[in-house]
Amino acid sequence: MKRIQTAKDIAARVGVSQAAVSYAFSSRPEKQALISAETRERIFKVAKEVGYFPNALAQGIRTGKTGLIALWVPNFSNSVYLRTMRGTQEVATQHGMDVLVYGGSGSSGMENVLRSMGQRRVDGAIMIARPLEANANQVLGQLELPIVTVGGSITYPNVDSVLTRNGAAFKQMVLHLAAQGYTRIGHISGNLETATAQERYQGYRQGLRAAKLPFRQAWTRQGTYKAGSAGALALELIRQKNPPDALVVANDLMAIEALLALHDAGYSIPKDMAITGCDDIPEAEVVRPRLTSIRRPGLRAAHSAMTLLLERMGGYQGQARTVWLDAEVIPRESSVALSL
Amino acid sequence: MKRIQTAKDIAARVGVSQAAVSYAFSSRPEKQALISAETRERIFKVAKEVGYFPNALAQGIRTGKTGLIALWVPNFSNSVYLRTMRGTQEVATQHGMDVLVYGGSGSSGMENVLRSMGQRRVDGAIMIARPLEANANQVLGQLELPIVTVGGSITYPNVDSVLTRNGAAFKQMVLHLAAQGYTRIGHISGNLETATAQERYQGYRQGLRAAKLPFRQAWTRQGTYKAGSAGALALELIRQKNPPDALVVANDLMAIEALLALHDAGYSIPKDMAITGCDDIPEAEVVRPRLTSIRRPGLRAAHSAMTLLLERMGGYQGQARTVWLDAEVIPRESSVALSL
DNA sequence: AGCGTCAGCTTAATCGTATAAGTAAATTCA
DNA sequence: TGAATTTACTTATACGATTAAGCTGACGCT
Repeated sequence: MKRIQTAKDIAARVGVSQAAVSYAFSSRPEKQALISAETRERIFKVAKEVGYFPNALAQGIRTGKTGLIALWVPNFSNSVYLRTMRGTQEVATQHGMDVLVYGGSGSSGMENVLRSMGQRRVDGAIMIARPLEANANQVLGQLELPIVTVGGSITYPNVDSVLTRNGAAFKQMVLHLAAQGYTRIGHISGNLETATAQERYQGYRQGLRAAKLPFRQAWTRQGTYKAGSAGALALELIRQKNPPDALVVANDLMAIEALLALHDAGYSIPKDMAITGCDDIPEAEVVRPRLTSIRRPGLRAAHSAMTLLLERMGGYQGQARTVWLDAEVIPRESSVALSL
Repeated sequence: MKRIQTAKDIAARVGVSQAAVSYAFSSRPEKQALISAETRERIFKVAKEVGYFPNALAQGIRTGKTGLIALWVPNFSNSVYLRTMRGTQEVATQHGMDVLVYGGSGSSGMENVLRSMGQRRVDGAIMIARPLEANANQVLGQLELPIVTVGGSITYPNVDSVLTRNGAAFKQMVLHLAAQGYTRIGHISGNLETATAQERYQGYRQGLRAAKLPFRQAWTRQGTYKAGSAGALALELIRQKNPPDALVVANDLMAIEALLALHDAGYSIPKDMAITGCDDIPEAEVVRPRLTSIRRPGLRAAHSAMTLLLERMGGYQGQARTVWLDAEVIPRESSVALSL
């Protein structure tokens, strides 16, 4: 059983001191310069032969930096988070850092996650935004860890955030529908106790005002963001005496349910009712008619988040900052112009 | 700026030695017993106040175990891998380990990934199977790291694998179609130079033999697994003089393309042609008609992989083992019985 | 020749923990 | 009662790196 090699082993083989090996592998030019080019060559040659690279744990313990980024994802099953995960991973790799993924929630779970981030001495954390439990917040304080939240609408003191102008996007969506000739535009919201659902709802209302279209309570329903009920709500809406002719739904999951429920009930989309969603999940391209949606800038968000994080890790101590990104309406068949 | 607390700080506050703190936090009962219950109480009390937990880096460097599992995913955009990621994360968490995700490929990329896994002294690695480059294989040897590959059909010496009986599932799929009354069953394969595409193709052939149905070269086409061409291939197949009445496609991505292309060209599914896929991606439930597919046991695969890995990490030194899991046909509307 | 400078090393301290070995007091036992 | 054992610690070393400080020989300069 071949033991894992250390700097001391390499040093012995090359005939130099352990410190020389360390200097040779140093990433800082001023330290590297302390070793002659040819000695470094010899060190690298032997290192390559035996597959040596400096132990990151030992490095971390000395330097206080681990090169680790924690990424917390509320829910692995949801492909919405995939883009952010990918972006984080990419940018982290570009900066020579590695990503530790945490998932799952629950109060005790969250506390364990934060403890683990602390014990592992991660250099920073990116959290896909979610309301945190009170005790979690306290643990966060003790960690004094650079943190950036992404994609939510919740802010914390001293925690940078990358947010999406979802409200503005929903306003744009209503204007898009208005431009296509729809005039009686309804809404299925998420749970209105959450900030994101409120934001989208307000954007919808603003859109109506901007387009000078009427708002009717009867054209709106409150959903849950999750799968299960949106189909029934859509049928309720279309079966009333004076139904809406378009439906802005708070996310794609619900929008697709609504679309399929209407389709399966024999209605024609968008002729009987246009439908739009939000998140631009892969399924949106596959349903017929294709679902008009809102694309949130997952990759760009991850990039911004990493930039903020790297600045904090670089010693920036200022107040919490917020970066706003625009979301984009992706028009598809479920909202094409009415051929009057 | 509150400095991060160490065992020494806690010890000083409590009035004991640093070793006492270490023993108090030890996970091994025989070490814990070295400290009286009341002293441990006092230590924990102070630790909680200041938010102390032992530094995982220092622990790792002393014990040689990091509690880190590396997870390599070829492609973050593909939701097929999501189930395996989630499973790995869950089981790892259950065992008190954390997951380091690596992505991206390319020869130099792969070498960096393996180097990083080595430097970080991960305890084991799970790799969603992919052919590895030759040099990567060499680096793997140098690391002497417990590794398990998942979901591929490639095996390496001394590397455990969790594989799926895809061939058998494709055979079952043909039998399912036969049972529904289809008799002229065609196939769109993946790139037949890959082992998985071969396996699926062979399963399809075996299914035909088992069902005593004819095989015709003219009913088969070779695709690429990726998006882009399967739609055209499906149209080619259906437009010939004596077309197949059912089409077993090598994965859902291509199957959905085929289904949509036929649908958009005015054909009716499954009346004009039944279509089936493989992977059971979320989109399969959303297309109309819903796509019959094959569900690969992503979560169970992750569990098996972690079990194998934990055994290796526990010191098992035996030969490479292989765990075979069954995939399951999920019948949906795209292959319902012909109403003759 | 004598002295300072510098390149190119080595030596040694340090990071935060685990743990073997040592020690003093309390307890057990013959 | 005195020796042996046990309990509950402390002391000291090691893990594998970084890095400040010390050392040596070669070189340049006057």
